[in-house]
Amino acid sequence: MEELEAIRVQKLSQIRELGHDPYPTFYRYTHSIGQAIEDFGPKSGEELEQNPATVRVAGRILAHRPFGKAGFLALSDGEGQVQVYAKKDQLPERGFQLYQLLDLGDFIGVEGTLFRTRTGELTVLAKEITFLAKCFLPLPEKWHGLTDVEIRYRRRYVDLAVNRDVRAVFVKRSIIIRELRRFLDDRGYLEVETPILHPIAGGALAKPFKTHHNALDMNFYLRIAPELYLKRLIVGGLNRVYDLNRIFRNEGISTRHNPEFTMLEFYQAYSNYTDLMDLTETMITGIAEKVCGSRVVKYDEHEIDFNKWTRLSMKEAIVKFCPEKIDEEALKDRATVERLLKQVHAEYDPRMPLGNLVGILFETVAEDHLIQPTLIYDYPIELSPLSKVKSNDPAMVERFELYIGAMEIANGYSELNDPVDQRDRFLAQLQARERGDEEAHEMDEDYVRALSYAMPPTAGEGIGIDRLAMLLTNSASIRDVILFPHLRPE
RNA sequence: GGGCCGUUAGCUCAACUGGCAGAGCAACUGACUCUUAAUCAGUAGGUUGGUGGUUCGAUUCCACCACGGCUCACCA
Repeated sequence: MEELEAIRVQKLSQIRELGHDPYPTFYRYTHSIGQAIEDFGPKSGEELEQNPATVRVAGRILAHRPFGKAGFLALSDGEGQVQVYAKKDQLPERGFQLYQLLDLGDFIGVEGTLFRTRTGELTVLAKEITFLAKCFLPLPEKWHGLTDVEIRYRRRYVDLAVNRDVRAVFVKRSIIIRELRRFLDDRGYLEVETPILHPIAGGALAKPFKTHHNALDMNFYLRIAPELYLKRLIVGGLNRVYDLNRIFRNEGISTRHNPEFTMLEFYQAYSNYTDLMDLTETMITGIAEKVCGSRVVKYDEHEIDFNKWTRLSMKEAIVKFCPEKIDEEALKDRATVERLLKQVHAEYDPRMPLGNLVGILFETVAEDHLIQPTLIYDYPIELSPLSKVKSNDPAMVERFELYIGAMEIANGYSELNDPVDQRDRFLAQLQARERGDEEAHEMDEDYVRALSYAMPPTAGEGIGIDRLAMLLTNSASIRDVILFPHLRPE
């Protein structure tokens, strides 16, 4: 509100009149608040009294308990929080006058000695206060804090400043990304950067964002996947590559979807999808352990146990979770599959090929049950235009997806490297496009040409970082693991 | 995009079947030199998301709009 703001503007000019720089350029602290607590937290009150320690710390004032000619401040630098005791007879006159003009949210630097209060709390007895920045807008209330999700997303800076657990989520997210990089780097992978502006939106089945480059006068798509570029690098002899960056898909927003999201894609030559399933188990279990300190992780009402991995073929999963007793052979019969779809009230387009229908049946009957880490493998060829066909079943491809907490976390396969087959698959996708499937793949002639120079047998995988972060931070919505989720203008 | 729910002071929330819009915290004034949701006394703060309608009277009922949440569709 303007009135509250005006009072604080007025206080800043009073601070200036006292001779304090209202916007100094630096503050040399001796300890981060976390460091001060680490160094002096173990010391008793007597020890601190015998060997007085002087520190300079800086941060934002989050609480204030005044007592006339003295008062306590809670000072936070985001990482840590410490109490400051401002006492009139310990401060220069100008310093105490400054203290009296401080508000919640202001940044200050404090030089002082550490002691323990009567209740034992480690506290900085202020000998000098340096003004660093004024907070003109009132912070949320100390007890209930900021809970309105709309304001939390729109003003993430406030959310982060007052909600410690929000900060913890994003610290964890950062650790996930760092550890994934470390995992791949340790195994000889090369991190590469591939284009985000794509002339053809390829590598996945999704609707792209469109944009335009003026100088070239051509349309581009924001990438829906880096896949086809990464495999071109495999053709070129970069045998292990990964790209960990943003992906854009012009689709609905939900608790599990954001129009831009982060994906790790990695490719490994001379390997197949079984190798990657093994790698995925090791990788994800290791990350969970590093980030959460345990292989058992709470998610919603579940305990996800990374000691217990399951592998099921897609057909096995359907048979296991389908309400009607069926066998895998039945899934080769279109009439049976359609009957089962109707039975579970699934919506489908009767013009779709059998493979798509099996995919829908899987999603309808099985997905919700895949809480514990589960690798679903062997997918219908129609759903997978870039995967290698299974040698003993031409209707299926060597592909797997990782499900945890009923969420699709990863997707990998043995890469199709037969250029003739790849061209035919693209042509089949073009037909699907003509039937009105906007997400069907476009023809990519250069990619077919790259394969025509020969690509070694290769396996590749994509991991949705945001969903992995949701899982490991026990977040119900993807917006809680994205710092600035997209919202309509206020 | 469809369905359901929500929007009241800076923040967190009240206000019965329509009858003068309230509390706590934050703010301001005063008291208080070991508090930690500090305490005590006092003050101020609102076009109840917006626009219309019904009514003597609307935060409350109705319509439309805006923004958000959940959910379905689609995907990772």
